Amino acid sequence: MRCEVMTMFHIRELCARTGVPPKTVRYYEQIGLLPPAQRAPNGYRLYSDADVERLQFIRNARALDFALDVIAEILAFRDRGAPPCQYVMNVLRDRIGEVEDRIARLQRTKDELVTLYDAGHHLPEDALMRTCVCHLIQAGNRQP
Amino acid sequence: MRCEVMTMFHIRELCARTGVPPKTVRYYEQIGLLPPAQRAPNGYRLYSDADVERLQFIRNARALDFALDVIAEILAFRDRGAPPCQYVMNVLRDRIGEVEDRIARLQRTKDELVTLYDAGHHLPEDALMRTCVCHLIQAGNRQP
DNA sequence: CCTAAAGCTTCCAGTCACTGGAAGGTCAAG
DNA sequence: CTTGACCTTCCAGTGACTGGAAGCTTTAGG
Repeated sequence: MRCEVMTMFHIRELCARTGVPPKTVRYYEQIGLLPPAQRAPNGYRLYSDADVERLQFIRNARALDFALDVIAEILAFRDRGAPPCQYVMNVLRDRIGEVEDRIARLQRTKDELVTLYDAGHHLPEDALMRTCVCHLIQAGNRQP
Repeated sequence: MRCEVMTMFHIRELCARTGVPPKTVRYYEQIGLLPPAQRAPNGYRLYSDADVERLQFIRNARALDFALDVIAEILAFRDRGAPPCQYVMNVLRDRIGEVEDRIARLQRTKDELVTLYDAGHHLPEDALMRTCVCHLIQAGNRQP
């Protein structure tokens, strides 16, 4: 049962087109990231291509690890018809810095994990009880 | 109150020695990661060097991004007097893999962010409204 | 002695971005 | 007519804390 003029579809179809789970779509509506959906007489949510576009934008921004409130800000610009570009560029700059930091920290963490793992392999079996890897963690893995 | 002349101290001191905030210490006790602390007659928590050691272990493991339930497992081994080494080694191996994955994903994310940022800088100012960075996000930046 | 402050206690609620599940309505197929 | 897959709402939980209120205790100063 589809309207011929304006092609509307159910949440299932929206999700199929965007790869976002239904639960998440309803959640986005609940927090105001998506506007309240139109409803069919039976209460089912109805969506259009515009909704697909908006949700795709959200999904792509999330894939770039943008926080939902940041995405909401950007969408608010768009909804006002204003160019959010300067804002978005600032967000991009900040995010790049943050992601670089996280990569650097994860890299240090990985190095420490590998160090511990190798140390564990060099421990004699009969010393495992005393010279346990745990004690290496215990001793502290100095962070520069 | 005469007792063993064991040097006990308040939560403040424990936190000063480990760098863990008081809130977090109480939280760890609440979820059973730390045993219920001894109490002074006035109800204040009392700690000993053993607690400092345990909390330091937790802090170091957290610095390696171990989940609290994993840390709890390791501590349970220790509390039983069993060598948790094999278990810990397995955890280490798994964690190394996970961290590598996260680094790789973050690296891809960063590359995409930088691509978008550069694209934004190459846009002519008067085209910002139409050819907005947002449209680049909109168009989809995924190509795995 | 009184007061102010800092520090301790408990408990409740909020964070972030969902996710799971229960209870119940709707719809197409067999 | 029943089955099963959808849809709806609402409530609760995740991880690892963190903030804040309300109410003790202790300590320093006037």
